[in-house]
Amino acid sequence: MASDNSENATGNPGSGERAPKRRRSALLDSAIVEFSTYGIGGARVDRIAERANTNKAMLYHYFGNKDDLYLAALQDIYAGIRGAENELELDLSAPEAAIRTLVAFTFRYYVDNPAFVRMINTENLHRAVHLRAAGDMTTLNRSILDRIKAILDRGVAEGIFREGIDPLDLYISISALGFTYISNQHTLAVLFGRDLTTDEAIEKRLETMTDMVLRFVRSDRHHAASDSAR
Amino acid sequence: MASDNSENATGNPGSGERAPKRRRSALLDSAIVEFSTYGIGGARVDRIAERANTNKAMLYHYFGNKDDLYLAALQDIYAGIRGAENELELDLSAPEAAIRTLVAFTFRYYVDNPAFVRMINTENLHRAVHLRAAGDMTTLNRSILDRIKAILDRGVAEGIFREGIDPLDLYISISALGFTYISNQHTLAVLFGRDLTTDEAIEKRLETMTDMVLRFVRSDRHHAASDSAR
Amino acid sequence: MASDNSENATGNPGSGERAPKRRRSALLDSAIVEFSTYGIGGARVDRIAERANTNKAMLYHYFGNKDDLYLAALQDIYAGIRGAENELELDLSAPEAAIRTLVAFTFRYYVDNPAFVRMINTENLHRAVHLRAAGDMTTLNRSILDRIKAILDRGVAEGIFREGIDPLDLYISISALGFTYISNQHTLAVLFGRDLTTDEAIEKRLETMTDMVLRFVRSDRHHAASDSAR
Amino acid sequence: MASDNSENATGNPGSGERAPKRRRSALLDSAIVEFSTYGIGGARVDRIAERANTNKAMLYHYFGNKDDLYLAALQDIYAGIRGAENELELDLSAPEAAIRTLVAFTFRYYVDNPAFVRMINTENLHRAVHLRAAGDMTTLNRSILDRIKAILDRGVAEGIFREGIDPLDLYISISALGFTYISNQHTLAVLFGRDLTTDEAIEKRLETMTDMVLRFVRSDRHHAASDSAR
DNA sequence: GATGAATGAGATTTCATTCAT
DNA sequence: AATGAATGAAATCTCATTCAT
Repeated sequence: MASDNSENATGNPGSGERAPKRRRSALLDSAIVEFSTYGIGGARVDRIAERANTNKAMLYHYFGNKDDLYLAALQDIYAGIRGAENELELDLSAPEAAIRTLVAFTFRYYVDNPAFVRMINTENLHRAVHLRAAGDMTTLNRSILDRIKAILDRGVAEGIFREGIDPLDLYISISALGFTYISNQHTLAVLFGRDLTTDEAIEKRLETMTDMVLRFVRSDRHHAASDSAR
Repeated sequence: MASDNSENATGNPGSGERAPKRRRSALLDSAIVEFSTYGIGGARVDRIAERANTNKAMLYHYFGNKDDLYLAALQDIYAGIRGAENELELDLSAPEAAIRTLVAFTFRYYVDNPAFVRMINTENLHRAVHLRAAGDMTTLNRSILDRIKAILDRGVAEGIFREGIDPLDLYISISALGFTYISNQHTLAVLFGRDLTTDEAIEKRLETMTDMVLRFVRSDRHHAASDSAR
Repeated sequence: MASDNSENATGNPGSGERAPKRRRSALLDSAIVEFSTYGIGGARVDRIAERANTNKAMLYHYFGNKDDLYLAALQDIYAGIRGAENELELDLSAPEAAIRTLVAFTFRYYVDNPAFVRMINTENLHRAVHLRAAGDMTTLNRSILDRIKAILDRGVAEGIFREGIDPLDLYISISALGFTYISNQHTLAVLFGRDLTTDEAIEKRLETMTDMVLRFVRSDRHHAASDSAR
Repeated sequence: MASDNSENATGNPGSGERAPKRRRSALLDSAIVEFSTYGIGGARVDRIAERANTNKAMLYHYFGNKDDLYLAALQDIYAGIRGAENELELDLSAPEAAIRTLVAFTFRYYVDNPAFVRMINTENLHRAVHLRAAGDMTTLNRSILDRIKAILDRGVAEGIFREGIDPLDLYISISALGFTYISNQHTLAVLFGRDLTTDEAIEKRLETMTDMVLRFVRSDRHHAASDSAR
């Protein structure tokens, strides 16, 4: 990541700075804010430069053009979650706890990184043409599937999980339960008149998600185990 | 809906037609395709007019400006799912079957109406400002929550469903499991190298979703019931 | 041609005109002036629009982009000389007179149409990439070679011209003797301190050219014929 | 000349060199290639520096600005032909042979130095403003006219050349017959579908030029002399 | 109603030149 | 001397909207 994905992170001490890496990184941060706020078509190169306390020519100097800058921003976003996932510790000796940890991590990442959610949506609106063109992405995401598989296998071996669950399918379910909640929060709020982003609502949602995923993976014999104990 | 949400629907016989409703409707269809493909900032008024076999002056005549046209397209999209939901029959006397029907309907609607999914995402990228400004949306969506509540109540009364499940929370879960699957299909395909939209993959996904939702709502005593029987 | 190649021709009655062909034609005339004055890289789209009493957007509306406008200007320039050549009458029954007419026509065309000369030079600086890309040019220029061949054949039949002269080679010589004189007039004037474009100098040059070409084509027996009788 | 006009000459051993004259000369060579390829408006300062394996600051250090660099390049180009002409030996005791030598030298210089031809054209497109501003050019080119005059005078004295031929007019003719052939080779090739730059075509053209010039200068009595004997 | 031209504001991109190190 | 970053002015091009017919 440039340095940090949060919506308005720049962290540079002043506007007269000179360190080239700083400049590039400030532009990238600014681009993430801009693209995730307005989409590709709606993003303004002027605003990106201004927010990074530099000028358009610098932006073109470092990134070539608007589209390439968008791609760089997208890759930075993905580098962010990849890095966070890699730091995530999942204790295989306790499969249920590992699932809980994974669900919580995933949801909280979406909650804490709305720019991530918006960039993914933006890229999907564009049918992932940029991501596809960037190549080399498939390998990066093997690791999370491998780890889910390991958890499932261990759970099955211990007799507490069902057999036959596809790791990717499960990953999509875990992701989906939190992603749409964050991604669609605005239309849902209008349509149903409820704010979904209060701390209380977020915690409630995490409970539901965890409950749902665990009930899904558990073997029928072990179904009675309590879920609300957290 | 204008007439139909499918990606390239127009269905008008020729360019020399006279029915004004046809023109309006063709413009609306075209706008839905355009906005759902490029977002608001990326949408082009020229393309919308051209795809509707008319000219920009007509578009401005009927809809005032680009933003109002977007709003009309968004409302049309919501009218579409509202109409479909109203026609959906849920048999209260069989709560599990009703849940199955609801899950299947919801998912298939997303599968069959990608423009719907894209418009929702676009509107959320804009923080639902247009939808909020349009007002009067809350009432429209009470009905689906009421019906879910009725199903849950009946299931609890019959002893087959758990108590304490929030209808909106459940609705969001049902929606989410399918919405993200469709919405994020392009990035997921690139990241994991698997096409999620084959008929087989879609049916598999529906099974997972149904299984997950039913396991979530069932009371623990009734948990052993088979889910794969469809 | 748009209407006329002369350096500042527009000929439109006022700036508030509406006829679309006029606009296009005014833009083309303006483009010819601009490109022949500044070259492709030095030409300014703003100036072209302003000189045509319109705005840049119209220019892009009609011609797509700067390069395509340049190509249109180039084709217009070639259409101009092609049209003039087609109207040129060469009396085959008097081969020497026909050569005289051809030489005079060619030189006077360069003298009267400096924009033509400059455009040809500009296109050659670009290695004729635009002309080559435009295609279909070869056929257009067969006619002048055919006519030169007819003149030469007749002169040979009459015993007054030599055999074995290549029509294209002769055409290039006729063209060259006048083209460089006009094309390089500015550097020649600086280097040798003589203005080559006075009426007197032009007439003198035409005499030299005619003399040189006729002495080249005449059979040796008929060499004594006077050339200065005009 | 800086060192050599050939299109891609640099000849410096590496980027870490120290000789300042080398740097200046490499920049000048690069500038000639650039200006003769793209014209003044189309030339890019970045490309000039890059091709000279240095950076823009050096360019500005040595030459001040783009326009001054262009002037330096132009002067270098003229210095090149001036030097070559000075080394050219014309045997006055054989006027016909001297003319042959002059014609051949002139043509071959154009053939071997396309950058020269292109720079002359570029400067003429700019109406020779730079050359005029550079001053002091007239004197430099007296010598070639003086030598032509000497040849003509000797030929007249020997009775083999006509009287009354203007040396500058003759020089322009000699130059023109070869200059346009090289200068306009690209458009001519497109328009007439023939490659004019094969070795064979070049030799043929030189024959034509020599023939034409000699027939022009010869007195009528001596006209029967063979020209093709080379 | 219907059409294509017209427009001005603003978008992206380029480039000669200068600066800090 | 040498380098890469930095900049502002200006270039090309786009687009929502309006106008004339």
